[in-house]
Amino acid sequence: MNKFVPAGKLPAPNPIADDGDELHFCSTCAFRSVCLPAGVDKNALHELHMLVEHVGPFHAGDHIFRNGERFGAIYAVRAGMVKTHLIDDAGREQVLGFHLPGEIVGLNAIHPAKYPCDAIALDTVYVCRFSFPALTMLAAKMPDVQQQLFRLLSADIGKATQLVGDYSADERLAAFLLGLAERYAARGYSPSAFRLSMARADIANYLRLAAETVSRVLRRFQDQCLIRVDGRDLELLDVPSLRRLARSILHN
Amino acid sequence: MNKFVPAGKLPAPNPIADDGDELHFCSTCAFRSVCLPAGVDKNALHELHMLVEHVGPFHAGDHIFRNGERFGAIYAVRAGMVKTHLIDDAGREQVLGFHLPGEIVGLNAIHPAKYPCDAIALDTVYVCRFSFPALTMLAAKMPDVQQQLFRLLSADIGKATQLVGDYSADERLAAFLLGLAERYAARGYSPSAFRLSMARADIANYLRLAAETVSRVLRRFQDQCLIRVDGRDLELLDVPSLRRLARSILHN
DNA sequence: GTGAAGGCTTGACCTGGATCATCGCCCCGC
DNA sequence: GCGGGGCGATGATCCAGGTCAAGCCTTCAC
Repeated sequence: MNKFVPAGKLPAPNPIADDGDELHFCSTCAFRSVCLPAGVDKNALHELHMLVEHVGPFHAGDHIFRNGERFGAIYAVRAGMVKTHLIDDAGREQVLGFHLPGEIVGLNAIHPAKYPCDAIALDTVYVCRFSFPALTMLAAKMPDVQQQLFRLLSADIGKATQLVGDYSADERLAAFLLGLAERYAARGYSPSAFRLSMARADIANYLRLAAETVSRVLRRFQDQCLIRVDGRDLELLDVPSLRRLARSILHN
Repeated sequence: MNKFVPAGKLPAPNPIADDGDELHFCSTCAFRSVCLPAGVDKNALHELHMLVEHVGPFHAGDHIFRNGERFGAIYAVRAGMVKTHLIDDAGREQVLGFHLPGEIVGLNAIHPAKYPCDAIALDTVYVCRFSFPALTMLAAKMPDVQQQLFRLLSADIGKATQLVGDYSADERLAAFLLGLAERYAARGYSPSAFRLSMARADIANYLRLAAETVSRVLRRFQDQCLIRVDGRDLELLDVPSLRRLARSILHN
């Protein structure tokens, strides 16, 4: 079922940027604030658009990049959901994150100069590829781009810190669901009903729980009328209560 | 005992950069690669030195910055050890990290534009204060500085990711001790014998364990001749075995 | 010195969530 | 329709590490 794409042989870049969803995507992308605002130097903006390569489609299970590959670019998810993970030498998986449209993947590769994890499509995925050397050159010329890169990197530190901490299964799941809702909302989707593109086991792994625990807690949340679950479709029914549960993780 | 320094009233910057340890410090600082190498544009280098303010001393318990304060600068630890932590609304502490001389604190504040944690001296601490607006302006002119900032930020993402994961108490402690050893080594100190400036409770909190567990594991490590502990003085006796224990966290 | 307080260790016990095992459901190929 | 495989749910059991409770040692104030 997984359409395997060998590392280093990405699907051909699509030179035609306009896939019909261009405008919507760009308006929700992490770079919107540097791409869209009027008043930005036109040449620099042109250059930013020039250095973007549209890549895809990837299908469920395909790798966007692989652990150990030389770092050369960061990716903005354009459509679909991307999971980043790591397989340790004992074969245990370690899910690092899920990335929605508009979010950036690969920032953690700058320092080691190679990708420190795999990025995998969970469904049909399109991405924008930003060559990092080109991006840094542009950043030196365009303060907004530099600033945005610093912000994106800094935000990722905060995000990585989030789940560090000994939180209960309830706290973790509540925070996870609210976090997804908020990110969907920020990208223009419904914040109260969405689809979990990832398997229970992935959620569990990401939250450092057992898959069974995720099942049980979701069940209980449903019994408590906090959510409604139907397979991978999810509806948030009582956001205030969820927020109360997640308070100590989201700290606000 | 804690010499309390009110937030916003830092000890006066020391305009005289040379405190006798200048050369050693700079040669181990996170910015050494942009400060020291010959061939760097002399004016820019001069500017980097110009925008550094030497601040200190701070005494055990003093805050270098506080959660919620407006972000304006990042800090390089010059001497002593700094702890970053967060107090959640339930009053529970959350230790985010320990910072040795040469390491940078405050990078996670760029995005939210305010410090998302407290930075606290664990002993007598001196820091270099880098105004961030000034630093970004310099970075735009000086590619090495920009590059180094990107690397530092990216490295922090990796570091924050490290302890996420359900590792055993043994794995966590082994990785913690080896990590400290490696960082001390990188800064020119002994990698096999050093002092833990932080309390057991801080270590425990950082590793998401109970203080009692830290005590017990350290005791066991000592019984197994992996380390020698005497209060806060520590000696690594069997690095290979520790490395084997920590393998899955350090993944190499 | 003496007392108080904080930090560290150790033992006894408890529990949240992991693990193991089973089962049902749904989707897909044929 | 039938069989198989992957995913999710649920019950039974187990255990790593948390919690509670002393007790000791060091430091510091006076």
